[in-house]
Amino acid sequence: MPEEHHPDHAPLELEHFLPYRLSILSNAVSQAIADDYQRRFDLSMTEWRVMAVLARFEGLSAREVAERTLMDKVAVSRALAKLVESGWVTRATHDGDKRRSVLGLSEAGWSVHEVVAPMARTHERELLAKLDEEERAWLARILDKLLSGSF
Amino acid sequence: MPEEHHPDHAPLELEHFLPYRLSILSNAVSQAIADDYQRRFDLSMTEWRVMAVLARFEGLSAREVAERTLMDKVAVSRALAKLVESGWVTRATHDGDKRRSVLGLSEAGWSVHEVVAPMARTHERELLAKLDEEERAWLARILDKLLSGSF
DNA sequence: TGCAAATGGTTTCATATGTAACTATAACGT
DNA sequence: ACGTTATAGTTACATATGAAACCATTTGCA
Repeated sequence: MPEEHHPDHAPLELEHFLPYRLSILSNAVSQAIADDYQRRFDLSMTEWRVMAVLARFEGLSAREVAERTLMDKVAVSRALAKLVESGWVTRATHDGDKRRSVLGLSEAGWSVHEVVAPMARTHERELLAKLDEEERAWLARILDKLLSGSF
Repeated sequence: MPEEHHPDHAPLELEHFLPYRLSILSNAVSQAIADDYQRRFDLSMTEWRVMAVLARFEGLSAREVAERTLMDKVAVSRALAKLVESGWVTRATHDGDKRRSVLGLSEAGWSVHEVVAPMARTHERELLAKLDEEERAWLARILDKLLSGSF
């Protein structure tokens, strides 16, 4: 009997259960990065994600930020409130549609970005350093597939 | 110039940033599963993880549950309060150490487990169905490496 | 036009989560 | 034995998060 057969109702072995493993890994990695910029800038993960997307796409509305970050609009609204308050994000009203905001990084926001982006990349590099070139390529391909469709 | 060079401070492209991709994938997967058993049993993810580990290891203490699930002791304490209240987990006091509890699934708890464990496995299978055999093998190997050490 | 429905965004409320303080018991060193 | 320190677990408080209600504006259409 070369293989073990687990009946469907057998106790779940969390440490071999893919969703659990993904969750542990993802939380550990994200938390390590977040701790880093939290300490330096009192910036939450959601706030940083908003800044990252505004660094790439100047002039987005809050809804567009929500789409790009896959966050819900309430989370974005709150993050923006804090970022505008901190002076890192500028908010104006859209010409011709007074409902929409027009968002962007301020000078101060850009200088925060210039510190945090490299920090984030460094963490990513450290993680990827555990893999060899071939594994990195497979991982990219596998994540593409797993993320395709639903998201 | 065959390759693009991203200066370290260039805007971060979230959709290519490994920690972000892991987070999106992990949250989507875990949430899909959790929604499922939440609806049927009003069971949170932390509560289910506690039940899963008690299904495998009868008689653990709360601290041991926390170790095995990588949850902190407060989260475990709260999950247990609700699970004992629901009648799915039994709690006794350890002979010879009145601080420790001795935990296990009740009959009702086992029957919940018998429904939820297959649900969880089904979600895992659906996720893995997006990959071929070779990719699944690489994924397992890569996660082993990424999770090794720190966790 | 003008009114119903949709959209962008904020606020409210209820729940979840993390940190630190706390209680009870046990272990350790003298 | 006895006081100090450590451990198991819970409670309290402060903050984070999500769902639904809400306000303002705009769009669609009779």
